[in-house]
Amino acid sequence: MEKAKRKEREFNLRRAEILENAEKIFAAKGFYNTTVAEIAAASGFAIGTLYQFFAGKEQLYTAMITEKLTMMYEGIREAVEKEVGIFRKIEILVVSNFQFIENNADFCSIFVRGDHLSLSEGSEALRERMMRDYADHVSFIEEVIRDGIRTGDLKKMDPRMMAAALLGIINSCSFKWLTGAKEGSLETKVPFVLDIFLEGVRQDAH
Amino acid sequence: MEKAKRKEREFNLRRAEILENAEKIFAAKGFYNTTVAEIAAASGFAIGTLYQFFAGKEQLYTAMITEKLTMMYEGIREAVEKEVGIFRKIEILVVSNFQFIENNADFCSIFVRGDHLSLSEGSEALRERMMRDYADHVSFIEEVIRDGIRTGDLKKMDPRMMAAALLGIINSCSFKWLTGAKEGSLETKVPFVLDIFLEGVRQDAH
DNA sequence: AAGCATGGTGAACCCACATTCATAAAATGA
DNA sequence: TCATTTTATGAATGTGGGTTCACCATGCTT
Repeated sequence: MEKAKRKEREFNLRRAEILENAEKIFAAKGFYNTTVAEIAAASGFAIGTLYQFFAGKEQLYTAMITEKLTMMYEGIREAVEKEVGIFRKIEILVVSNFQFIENNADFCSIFVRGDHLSLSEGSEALRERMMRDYADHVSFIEEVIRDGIRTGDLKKMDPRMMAAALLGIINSCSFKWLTGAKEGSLETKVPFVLDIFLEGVRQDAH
Repeated sequence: MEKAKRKEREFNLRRAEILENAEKIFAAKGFYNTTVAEIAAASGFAIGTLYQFFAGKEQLYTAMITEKLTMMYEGIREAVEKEVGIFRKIEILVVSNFQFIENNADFCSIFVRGDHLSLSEGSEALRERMMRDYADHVSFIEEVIRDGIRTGDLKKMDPRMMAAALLGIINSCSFKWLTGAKEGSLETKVPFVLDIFLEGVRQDAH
């Protein structure tokens, strides 16, 4: 009896499809200016049907965000862990981060809009979840950096600050790209990011 | 006849008072979860009275944000312009930025929430205004950095990227402080920020 | 003091949605 | 094919909260 299996597969496919369509609309108009009716129309379902997949608008939104963010963090982590050597790891961190942003510009522009954090009281579950995931990600980078310090490749500074700084540079460039013309590839910025982070901007006296 | 003058002063005082109270509530609950009635109650006016000062909830919000941001940018600019020498300028930039954040933690947490960018279609005036102001600020820093390159104190890199990187580091630290325990002064981080930005994190071979 | 004007008030209005649920359609299986 | 369960539908419902406006109150002028 394969029925249950097939049912479930179909359910998940439809769910994913809704999520995908919702993502585009949320990205374009923000959470509060997107109606459930729009999402339903975009995914070819009736309004009521959405409620078979998600308990409500906010749950749909939350699912969309957390699932995709998890994807991103996991992707970056895997890529970094594959590499050997602190400098390679840092490079791959930047590269894979930029790649995700380029490949998911719509999704990322939700964060440029920024309404992910302005949900109602009830759902600050999402805020907390995201904060935790972000903190975990910082910790991961911190650990990588700590290794670099141990091997003597990096300066002995507060590794958490260093991780924050690196992410700050990455985010700042991503923001610039997302809000700008999006022309050219973000990846061309990798050398700049690495150079600034590793060597700083001061000209050596000669 | 000083009546008109006094009236205007009073009008502006009340307006400012409303803005101040609104700021606290918006910071705590976000735009969409704050009601006009709450703001009215907090500032001791009736609901209808608010509409004599602001055309609507969104206009009130917009005024609050833009006026305070302008203050911040102007404050930083002035402080930096007073200084002489690229390294002093950069240091003061970081310091005055951190100072503003410490002194206006409530206000800044609005940006951590992030709903400033999720207003309705009509009011993407605010979004544009903020983007422009931010871009202007980046340009200002870029100019400072360009000078530093001209004098040979800084490396010959894309000054816009360098400005973005510096702001990224500053923002990242600010974010960490705002979302964290807010314990200790942000200003203690100034040396770290300067060191990372100017010298990078790589340990010199010796 | 008696009009006149300006500012203040908040209950009532109104509308935009999220959510529901009675009904219809489709799928299942005997 | 028909009975039954499962899934889809979207009009109707309910609510929250921004905005309005008819009505006071306070001050100003004559």
